[in-house]
Amino acid sequence: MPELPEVETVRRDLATHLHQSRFIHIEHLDWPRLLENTTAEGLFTAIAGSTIVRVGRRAKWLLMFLNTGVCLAWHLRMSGSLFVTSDLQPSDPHRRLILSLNDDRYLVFRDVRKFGRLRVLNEDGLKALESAHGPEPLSPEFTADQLATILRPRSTGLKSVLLNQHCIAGLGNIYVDEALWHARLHPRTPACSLEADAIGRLHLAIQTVLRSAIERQGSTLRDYRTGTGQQGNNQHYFNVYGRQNKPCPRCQATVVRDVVAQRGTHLCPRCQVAPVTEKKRASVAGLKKDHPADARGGRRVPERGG
DNA sequence: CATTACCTGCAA
DNA sequence: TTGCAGGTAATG
Repeated sequence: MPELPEVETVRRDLATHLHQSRFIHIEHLDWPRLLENTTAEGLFTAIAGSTIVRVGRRAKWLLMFLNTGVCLAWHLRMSGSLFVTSDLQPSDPHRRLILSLNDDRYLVFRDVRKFGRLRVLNEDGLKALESAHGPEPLSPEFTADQLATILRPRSTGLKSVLLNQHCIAGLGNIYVDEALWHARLHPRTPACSLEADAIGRLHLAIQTVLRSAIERQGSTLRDYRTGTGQQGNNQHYFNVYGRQNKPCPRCQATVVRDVVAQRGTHLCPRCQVAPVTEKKRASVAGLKKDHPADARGGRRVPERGG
């Protein structure tokens, strides 16, 4: 599920609905491994009687700042969802943790695949979490120049750089594919090879894709829910993600699915021109010396002004 | 860099 | 039955 837009949507909902709420106790806990750096007892000690004074986000971490100075840091990984409700459904085998609140409501953590985690952090833990991530792509500090600085020293493909939380915070498989499509860049393009114009397009694409996804409350493929238990809407607006064998909305060429950086990757082979590797270049030069056109017949124009 | 592990459920 | 899924950490 959750990439930056989904976690940000949950953050906004919980900021509204949990402001100054007080935890009472642990109503339900199965799958104790969800607690990454504490025990059930430690969690109870941290929350009992504590008030949520602020709900924040860093990268894909949702942060609940308590009046005691402790911070609950949630990571939803692939299938987690975190929401507030006043009526608990009697049976849901995927609820991993339920915390009761002072006003007969509950904070529910649901997670089919059990990858999600909860950490109880002090000041030092928060600092460590902060410094473990690259810049927030929607912050004012994230400029095209900063993106250039991130890309310049890296020879690996764009997709792996954009997925790396140490480089840029919050992007995941969906929004990387969508941003690269917007910027007309192939996911295997070496990061250090981008011209200023392409970096500008990528910077704009990242921000545009994330902002519009947040406006639409995130993308629900299966498990993701907002902080009030609703589905997101952004899944209806994908240009390439999950759209293999369908036409590219920009040029009508058929969208393909490939594996890049060990992840399913969706792209338009006409808009997003593949980088020509040395191997391919040699093979093309040797076998097709007198044929000026690319073997794939695609446009070789790497950039187009505007 | 690639592979494997962590988990469950669903579709091919 | 197999492969694949929004993420990440730990291994060669």
